[in-house]
Formats: sequence, structure tokens, C-alpha cells
Amino acid sequence: MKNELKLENQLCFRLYTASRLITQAYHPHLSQLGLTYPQYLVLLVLWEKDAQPVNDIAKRLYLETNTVTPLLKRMEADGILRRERGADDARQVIVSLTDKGRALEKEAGCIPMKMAGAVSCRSITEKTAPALFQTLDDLIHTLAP
Amino acid sequence: MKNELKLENQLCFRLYTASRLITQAYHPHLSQLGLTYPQYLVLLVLWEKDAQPVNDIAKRLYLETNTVTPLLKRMEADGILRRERGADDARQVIVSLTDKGRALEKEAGCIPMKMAGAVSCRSITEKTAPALFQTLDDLIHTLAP
DNA sequence: TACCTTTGCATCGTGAACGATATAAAACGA
DNA sequence: TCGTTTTATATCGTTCACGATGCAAAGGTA
Repeated sequence: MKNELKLENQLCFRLYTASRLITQAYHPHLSQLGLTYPQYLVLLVLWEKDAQPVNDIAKRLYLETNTVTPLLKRMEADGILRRERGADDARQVIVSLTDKGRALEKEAGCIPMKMAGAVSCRSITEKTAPALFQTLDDLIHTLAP
Repeated sequence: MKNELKLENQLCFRLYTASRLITQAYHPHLSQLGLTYPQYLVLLVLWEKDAQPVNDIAKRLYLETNTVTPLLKRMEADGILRRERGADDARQVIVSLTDKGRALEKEAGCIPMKMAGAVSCRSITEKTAPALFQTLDDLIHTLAP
């Protein structure tokens, strides 16, 4: 068979697998807080800047609103955030953290350190991480619509 | 807020995003063949070696059988492969390509080249790809159960 | 042989992803 | 102002992922 059709030669499969495995590694820490990984990402965005329209959150995560809307609804049902029609623009829905949502920030504070331990390996060090980040950012910007 | 809780500093978010975007880039080529990306991965495994038990395919893709089984059933319904109980071990289900499944290999042959063009950017070249592959493999082997 | 554990696969429920499509508000142009 | 287009979000259907659990065949062990 053609060499390019071998699993081992595929960048995409590596990214797909690495992404899934690292998300799985987050799971025990996040489920303690009652969160999924995509929900955690939404919180990262809102902790940086509260009260954003759906579209801004979606763009930040490179997701579509048809993915984010149900996600936000579940989080609203869990009492983590509020969804309110925009006052100036009635098309927008502004997403804001509740007290519970803000409180989760402190509880989540320890997660990055725990994860840094989990992913540490020969190839990813303080020294090599910046180049890896740069490569992935480059790839993302090349592919982003 | 803590610096580690910023989206920009997260390896996982980059992998998650890069994986989704590159899978989206595959979509137009795969949908022409009536395939999804995970289905394409299954075919990559079977094109390398036909007639494998479910478990071998799942392990190769770092997936669980509860993900792979429905995937294989859909592909069987599409006439791409066959699922048959193992003769020697009746617990196993052996997955084999049909003529249609084998024929898809030729049609898919051009996909890797097309994708290579799509992901080519400053950071990913013939020169830098091996190091990136090595890093991702290292990460995968660190995280794999 | 009878019991027990392991193995291989499947079923179920939930939560993403995402293409296609719908709906209403806002913006714009004749 | 009225009709048209754009924008912001939502709905729907299908396909993954995956934790939890079920079940039957195989493989020990007493």
C-alpha cells in the first residue's frame, strides 16, 4: 500500500489521539467539579472576561454556535452561568458567570499544575514547549476559517 | 487570574483545536467517498492488514470497543466491511473488507497529498515534521493506559 | 467436572461536534 | 419607508467518545 496511507505517517491521527488522551487525563479532576472539558474551556474564557455574547465565546474556542448553545444551556441548568438577551442588540445573548461559576475558578486553580505533571515527558520540557506551542498555533491559524 | 488558567497557555486546548480543524479539512475529501474521519481511520488499519478482531482495531486507534462497535456496524450497513464471529474463538468478531472497502483504497490514495498541501505552513516542513511527530508520539505513549 | 475469573464484545445514556436549516432582530439600500 | 441582506442565535439529525454496565465464551483452579 502507499506509504502515505499508513496510520503511522499521519499527523492528524497523532493530533486526534493526543487530544483525546489528554482530555481523558483531565477527566478525573474536572468531574470532581462537575465539569466536562468543553465546559471547562467556556469557563476559562469567562474567567478572563465575564459577560460575553455567545459568538465571542464560540470564536475564541473556534467552535460554531450550534455546538456552544447546547453547551451553555447545560451549564445554565447547572447554575454555573446565566444567559440573557442583550439590551442594546436583542439578537445577542450575553453569557455571565453566577457566584457558583466564579467560585469554580478557585477550585480549578490547581488543575493546570496537576496536568503539567501528567503530560511531562522527554519531548515536552520548559525548553521545547514554546516551539511546540508555536507550531500548533501556526497550524491552527492556517486551518482556521 | 492565575496565568496557568489562561486559554493561551494550555497545551490541551491547542491539541483539541488543531485536531478538530484538521479533521474538518479532511471532511470534503472524505464525504466524497461517503466516509467520516473515524471511519477512514478504521480503513487505514484494515488496508494495512485485513481480517482483524474488533479489539485489535480498537487498540490500534486507542479507542474502546464501545466506540468502535457502533462505528463498525455503520460501516457494515454501508457495505464497506463484514463482521463475523471468530471460528477459533467465538468471543471475537473478525472484521474484513468487502470489495467496496478494498476499492476505496485507490480512491483515497490522493487524500494524503491533498492534505499535505492544506496543512503546510511555516512551522511544519519536511525538516521539522519528524520532531513534531516524535513529540506527539512521546505524549501519546505517556498518556496511553 | 464444577466454580470462578478473565476476556471480548455489546448495550445504554449523556455530552459534545457539526452540517443543514430556521428565525428574528438589525443594518442597509433604493 | 419598505424590501433585502446580513448577523446572532437556535433547532434538528447524525455520528462520534466514553463511563458504566451486561453477557457469553474461554481459561484457569480446586
